[in-house]
Amino acid sequence: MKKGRVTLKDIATKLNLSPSTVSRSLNDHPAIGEETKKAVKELANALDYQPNPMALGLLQKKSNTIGVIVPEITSHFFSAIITGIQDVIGPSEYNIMICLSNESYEEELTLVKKLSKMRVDGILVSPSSATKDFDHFRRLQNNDVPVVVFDRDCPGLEADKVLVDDYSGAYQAVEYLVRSGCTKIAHLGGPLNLSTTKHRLQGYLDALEKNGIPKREEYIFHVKGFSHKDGLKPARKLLEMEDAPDAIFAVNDNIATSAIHVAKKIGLRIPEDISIVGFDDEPHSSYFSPALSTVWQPVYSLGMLSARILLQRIKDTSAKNDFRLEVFKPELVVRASSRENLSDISG
Amino acid sequence: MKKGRVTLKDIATKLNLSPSTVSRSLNDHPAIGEETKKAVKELANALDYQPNPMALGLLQKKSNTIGVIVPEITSHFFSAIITGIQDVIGPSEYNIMICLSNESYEEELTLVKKLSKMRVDGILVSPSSATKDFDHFRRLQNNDVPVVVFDRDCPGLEADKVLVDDYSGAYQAVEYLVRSGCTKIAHLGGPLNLSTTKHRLQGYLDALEKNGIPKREEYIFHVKGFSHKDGLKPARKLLEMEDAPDAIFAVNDNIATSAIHVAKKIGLRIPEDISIVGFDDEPHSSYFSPALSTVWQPVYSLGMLSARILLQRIKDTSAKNDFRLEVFKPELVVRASSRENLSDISG
DNA sequence: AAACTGCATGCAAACGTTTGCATGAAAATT
DNA sequence: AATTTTCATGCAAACGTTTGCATGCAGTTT
Repeated sequence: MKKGRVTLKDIATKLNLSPSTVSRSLNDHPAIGEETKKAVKELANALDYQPNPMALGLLQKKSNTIGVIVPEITSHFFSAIITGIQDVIGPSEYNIMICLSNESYEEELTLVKKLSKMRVDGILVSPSSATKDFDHFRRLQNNDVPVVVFDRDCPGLEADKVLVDDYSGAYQAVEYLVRSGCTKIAHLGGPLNLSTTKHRLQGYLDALEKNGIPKREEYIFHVKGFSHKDGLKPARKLLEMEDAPDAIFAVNDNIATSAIHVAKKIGLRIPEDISIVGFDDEPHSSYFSPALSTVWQPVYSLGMLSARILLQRIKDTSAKNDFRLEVFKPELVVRASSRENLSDISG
Repeated sequence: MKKGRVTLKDIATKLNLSPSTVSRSLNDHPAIGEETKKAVKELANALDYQPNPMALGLLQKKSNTIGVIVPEITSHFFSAIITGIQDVIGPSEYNIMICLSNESYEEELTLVKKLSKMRVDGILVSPSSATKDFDHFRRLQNNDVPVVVFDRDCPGLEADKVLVDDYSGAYQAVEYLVRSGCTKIAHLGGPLNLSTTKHRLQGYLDALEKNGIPKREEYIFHVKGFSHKDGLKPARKLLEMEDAPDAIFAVNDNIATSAIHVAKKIGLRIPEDISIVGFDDEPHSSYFSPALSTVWQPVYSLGMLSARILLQRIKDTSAKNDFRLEVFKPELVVRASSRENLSDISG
């Protein structure tokens, strides 16, 4: 009795109709009589009929699924973006398939293959920190699968992009540090080939230069990951230098947290001896002591907009060439981990 | 030319074979000649043939997809579980569809319908805090979709379950507080109808009773959510009482963090004036000051095991009735937010 | 009465696979 | 030489939909 789900044919048989009539009834086709429609709809409801998406997908050559590739989801940053994506896609007709590349190019490649095989109708992607080549995304595009890149740029790839102005965020942070009287400002940067960390580094460098502070190579570190432990050793090296910095701009809140941790351990007062600024504004950052000064990014909106753009791109398969580029502005949030006594440098 | 993907038929035509022969060749059917096999496989490789999963799914009445329903993913807890799930399912033949219920029963219901419609082959679920009735999961089971419940129990539902011994974790934490000399131990608990928070509450109560400390109703709060801000007001109420507690056991690290925040603001010293213990051991918890004492849970393993059990259940459709119940032991991690001078209470 | 217009419905093909059964040819047995 | 066996391959149905076209039947027009 309960073998398999109820199909169009089942309904057809019970009503002495053909499957096509049942199909048309459910789709409100004008050529079907009102009574028939009503009868069909009622029975379909009673039997809890649910169209088989695979049959549909086979016929229409689409899966009604969109793929999302992110490096990881344990950080608040990506999980909040995904929440934004979900909130847009969820109510639509599409399903989401979330995939983690674990910051590995090979895994990313595998995932793209898997999603392509699945015939996803579109892809949202933030590339891994190991990805330097974007041909796998181009192959998707050649198969008419639209690609939207978010947060981490893929330079040279022609696609819709939703990014954050990391340069501006870093510039704001460092300029603030300068105005608060810091002169020896270090940078705990991230992996080298990510657009985001590159731009943060550049924002740091330009803010220094603009304010007449010479760049010091020994003040710049390229941390290899984004988690707390990745920041500990570099922070220690930095703070135990002879001529230690009086401020640190970190590539994210985790690394900034490591720096705070090390600074405290060494016996430095924050922010009197050293100012520390992070990036991301994770929810717990304001609960640290001292509360972390950081750069806020509109993560949820970023996820939502990316999803909306993809949805629109899927609907409107024309307009092949004019890709959208959306750049969100981040914002400095000053808390207790950085000095407050601003000098006027407008002159 | 590039219309649609390459199909079995395409390969068949090019090789002057029938689709069935091509299919059998690719599946290493013994009845196919070696040369034919080789020729087919080579061409399939050259054309980058990828079988259409929808055609397959239609035929075999399965989607090769498993659904995951979680209340949210912005906390480290669930995102780490999902990472564990991914690491098990990823290499398998199955795809994962992650869905967020946002702690809402209605959304959970919608998601179950959606996944059922998709013909997922199995479901991993941690119910929302608003869910009291589990018939929607039973309906899945009746459609031969195996369900594995993780972390948050569904009392009365017969299914495989992978849980954490929250009772033990809470008991450990509170007993530790007692042994360290605290006598006025409060509890910032969570929403009332979750198995996890209920068990943590019970562990708290039993640890008190066992140690001869009378329960004080005014020391017990039921916080409505799990985020920082949900804990602020209750923490303030607690700490500004006339007879304020000398220890707080919080339902999770976020709430514990709020308590620390409030305590500091009021001017209390931690742990001299008040000990605070959390639950979850989030990655940043050891970087707070004072570093948070908390109860660690094997989240990643929990995700992995849940996924493994589901996979096995899908493979082995027999053995309907003997469901597995796996309970992980959590572990108290003592850091700086709780007193250390343990007295011997063994006598 | 014959032809025509609507209208409601059914037929059959298609989407890309898999698989039981039939077919055909060559090789091995009688 | 006739039969059986073996081996390699093809045919066709099935999975659950949608959709262009054909069909049939009523009512309306000539």
